[in-house]
Parts: sequence; C-alpha cells; structure tokens
Amino acid sequence: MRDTATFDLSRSLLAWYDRHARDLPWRVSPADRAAGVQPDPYRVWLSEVMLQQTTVAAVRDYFQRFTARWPDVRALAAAPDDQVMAEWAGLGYYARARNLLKCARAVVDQHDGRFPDSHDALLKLPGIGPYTAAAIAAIAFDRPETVLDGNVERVMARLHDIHDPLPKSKPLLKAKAAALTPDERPGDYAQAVMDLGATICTPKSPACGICPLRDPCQARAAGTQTDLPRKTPKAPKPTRLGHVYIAQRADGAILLERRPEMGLLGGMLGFPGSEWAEDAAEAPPFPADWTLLPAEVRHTFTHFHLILRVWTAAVPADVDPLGLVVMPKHAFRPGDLPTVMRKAHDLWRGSSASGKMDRAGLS
DNA sequence: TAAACGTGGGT
DNA sequence: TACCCAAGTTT
Repeated sequence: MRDTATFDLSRSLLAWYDRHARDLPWRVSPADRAAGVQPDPYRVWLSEVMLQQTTVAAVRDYFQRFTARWPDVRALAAAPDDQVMAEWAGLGYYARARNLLKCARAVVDQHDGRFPDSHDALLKLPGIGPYTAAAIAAIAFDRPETVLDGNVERVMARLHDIHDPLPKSKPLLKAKAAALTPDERPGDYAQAVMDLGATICTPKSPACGICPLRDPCQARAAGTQTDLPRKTPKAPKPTRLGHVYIAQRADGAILLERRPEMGLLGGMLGFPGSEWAEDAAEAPPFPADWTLLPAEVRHTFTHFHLILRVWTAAVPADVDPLGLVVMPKHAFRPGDLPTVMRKAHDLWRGSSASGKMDRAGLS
C-alpha cells in the first residue's frame, strides 16, 4: 500500500522530470506524452537494447543510423545478418546484435510485427531480460512495471541507505523501487528515476544540493551517499597474447574471417589469427611472407587485457584460402570491424581514427 | 551462481 | 596509469 510520503516522493520525481527530462532521440517528451503522443515500441526496444551497459553518448549515433536504415521492425527483420553486424560494429557486446535480429524476426513471425505489451511476453523474446522487459512495458506501453538498472539500484541504495553489497542486495533494492512505482505515468516515472541517477545521483560526486529527493534521502542524512551502492570486488584481469594476420591481395582485396556465432566478438568480421591465451603461438592462416609490425595493439575486454601482434603480407590476386572472406578493396570498411580489429587495421595503415571517420562520412 | 561478454569516457 | 562505470543478458 502506497502511503502519503511514498506518493509525494514519486510526485516530486515526476515534477522534476517534467522540468529536466533530457531530450533523447528515442524519447517522447513528457509534454508530448501528456498531449497523447505514444512512443514507438520499436524505437523504445532498439534504444533499450543499445543502452544495455552502454552510455547514452555512445548510443546516439548508432540509434540514428539504425532507425534511418531500418525504420521499423519489419525492415530490420528483413535485413541481412552481415549488414546488421557491420552497423553494430564498435558498440560492443555483439550478442546484442545477434539477439536483436532474432527478436525482430520473432516479433514479425510470431507477433504479426507488433511488440507484445506485457512484461512476461516481452521476457520471452531474445535479448530481452528482466530490466528491458520492464522498460519496454513501462515506457512504450505505460504499464506500471518497475525498472531496475544500475541507476535505480544506486538511487534506491542511497534513498534508503542500504549498505548490503550488490548483487546480493538486488531483491531488496527491487522491492524498494517497486514500492515507489506509481500507477499514474509509470512510463515517465521509469525514465525519471533513471535520468535522476544519470544526471544528479551520479556514482562519484552526486549533486545532492539540487536533488529533488534530498530531503527524504537517508544516505545524504548519514553522509554515506558516495559509498553507495556497495559492490562485491571484481577479479583482476589477466593479460593474454594473440597474433592476427592481415593479408592484402594484389587486386587490393583484404582477407577476413567471419568469427563463430558463440564467444567473443561472435558473428563479427575480423582478421584471422591465433587463439588469445597467456602464451599464444603464432598461427598464420596460410603460407606467405608474413612481416611483424614493430608496434602492438593493446586492448582491454571485460575480463582480460589483450596484447595483439599484427603480421602483414602482400599476396597474389588469386589467393583465396578456404574459410576466409575475400573482401574487395571498395567494399572493405574498417568501421565494420569490432574495435580491437579496427585497431589492428589502423596500426597497419598508420591511421588512428578510421572507424569514426568512416562512420561520420568524413574520410 | 558466477563467469562471459566490448567499448569509451570520466576520475 | 589504472580503475570504475554505463538504461544487462545469457549460459
């Protein structure tokens, strides 16, 4: 049962959101929503998947390119896999792109091209977990679902001065968040809590002085806000070594490899090479006059550091090794590669920003 | 349950 | 530099 204080708190947050909601490409403003504008579930879904563990700044351009190229779920469902993977290149967590296509096709094939409007039905779709199901149900369909992302966890931990570490405290934080979720304007409310966490109740130096929840905030009263939420420490990252092999044919074509669906960079194009291990052996994909570049690529993934040694070779125009993709010179765009592979390419070509240059159409 | 899964920006 | 963090999901 929502008491008066709870009601006031939700209302304060909504009032703050009405004044300070950020203007985001996928968002229907509170004013437009009040005027009856309904969000497009396709755009809500696409933005939420892109925003999983990814910043708004990184997502903006990708969202614009995706929606320009594939304006609705049917268009996306009909897109070739390699084009979608190439468009996702650089955004990371590539399982999201693979699941994005599976989900689009499931919506077309099983739901007549319309996203389901319930949390439970959304949860059954590929790439949609508890958070995203709640976010789509709330934001796109104005259902009173409770979103629990990193922002909401932080806001709730501080509001209630909860010191139990994540992820163990997640159920408690979810219960606290659910107790505040209003029946009115749940879509705006969900975005309001997340906006508060993203812009006011930030991890390092929260702007408590201008926070709409500063009075009821228990962590602020206790002075513990910057210590919360507590998290269980992470394991240190090991360093691994790898070799990649960049071959260019006399006709200009580059020899690439489509990585297997499962695992790191799954489904993405890359240069062929060795395993990435503590002491990986050289593994040229075919015999050639391989030359080792004098510098190395350093890259950090979620759970390990990588040092990549880059070998190059010029080969005859008729070389076409089994299992490799012959990418014609004019069709090859470094920006279609995952970032670690783009770094290897840039090291070879002596460039430093080919991905962004290509994507922005500046090169 | 815990590990795998990317990348870029902030501090 | 090194670590933290970001609108998490899958296995």
